[in-house]
Amino acid sequence: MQIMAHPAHSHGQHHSRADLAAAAQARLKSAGEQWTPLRATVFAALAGYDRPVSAYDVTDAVSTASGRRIAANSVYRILDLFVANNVASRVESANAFIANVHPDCPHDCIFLVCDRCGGATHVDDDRITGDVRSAALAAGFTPERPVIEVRGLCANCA
Amino acid sequence: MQIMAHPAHSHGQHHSRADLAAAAQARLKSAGEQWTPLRATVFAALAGYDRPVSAYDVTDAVSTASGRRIAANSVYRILDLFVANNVASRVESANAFIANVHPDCPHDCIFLVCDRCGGATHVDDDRITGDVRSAALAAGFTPERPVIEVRGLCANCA
DNA sequence: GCCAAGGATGTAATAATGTAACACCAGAAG
DNA sequence: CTTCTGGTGTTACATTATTACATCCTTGGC
Repeated sequence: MQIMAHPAHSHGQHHSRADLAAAAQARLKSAGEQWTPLRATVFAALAGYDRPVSAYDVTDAVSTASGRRIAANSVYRILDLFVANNVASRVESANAFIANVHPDCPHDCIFLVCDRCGGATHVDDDRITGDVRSAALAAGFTPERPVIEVRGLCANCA
Repeated sequence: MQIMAHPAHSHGQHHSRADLAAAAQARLKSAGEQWTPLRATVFAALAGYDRPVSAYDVTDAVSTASGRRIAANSVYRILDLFVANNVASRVESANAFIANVHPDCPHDCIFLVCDRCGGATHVDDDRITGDVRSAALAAGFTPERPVIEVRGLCANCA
């Protein structure tokens, strides 16, 4: 059974950290959402990590960055907004969040989450994710948000 | 793009509730694990639901069934054991557990979880789950436990 | 029988994650 | 100026999960 990477689409370039924020901002704005200072700070904090982080980690980072205590629930509100607008993803198996590398081009992600180091890499394969959605539809289910993650060991930790 | 159900394997019959416990017991025993009264009670409680339930719901059910207070952590220990031995699954996107309908035949599950009623149906499609594992391998990742779930609306709630 | 060893469970405390209710404030709309 | 709305602050709380250690019970060896 040969399985090869299926790029299946060529999405916009991955963004450098700097203009990733700009892309996120554009995405939110075009969805009619505001890009407030707090949201910018939360996004910057999230994008500062290259692995999924808990909402509380983000909360601490944001609190430090802004020099005052930000409440967890404010951060949750914003993270949820980010997830709803494809600017971040929630990694369900880790109860954690990670910035989306290409907010421009909406599609389902596959996350490979290392049980040892906690890192996650994300794989795009629209054929697989499409098949998952199709399987749901075939079962009479209306898919909204596929959650496709693999727990295991990354190349470094294996 | 035609997508059809891919039974891809014919696993043993689904068990009636009664002998599902027997199958679970056999599975654990063959893995060198004990089938204790508490484990039996936890399994019965879990199998008494047709949807994913939280560890605390199970804890309450087990406490009621056994007439004494069982601590959450005892239940977590057992649920984790069940998951590790394919006797139950953890539904990550719901922080919940559900009994495995066919403990005999180990394979990855796809869960369709309704955002409205909280119910979950499980789909077996070894081609899709195999593709997910293969995609991980292709990325240099060693897959241990795929998490494939779809949030959305079930046929009744759509 | 007695004793050690290991596995299972009990107990208590606490950590980590997530949500609800309501107050307040600032900017846009009228 | 008033009103309305969305965003944030504040507090409290609910839910989910783990850690550390004690106890108990079985099993196997002596």
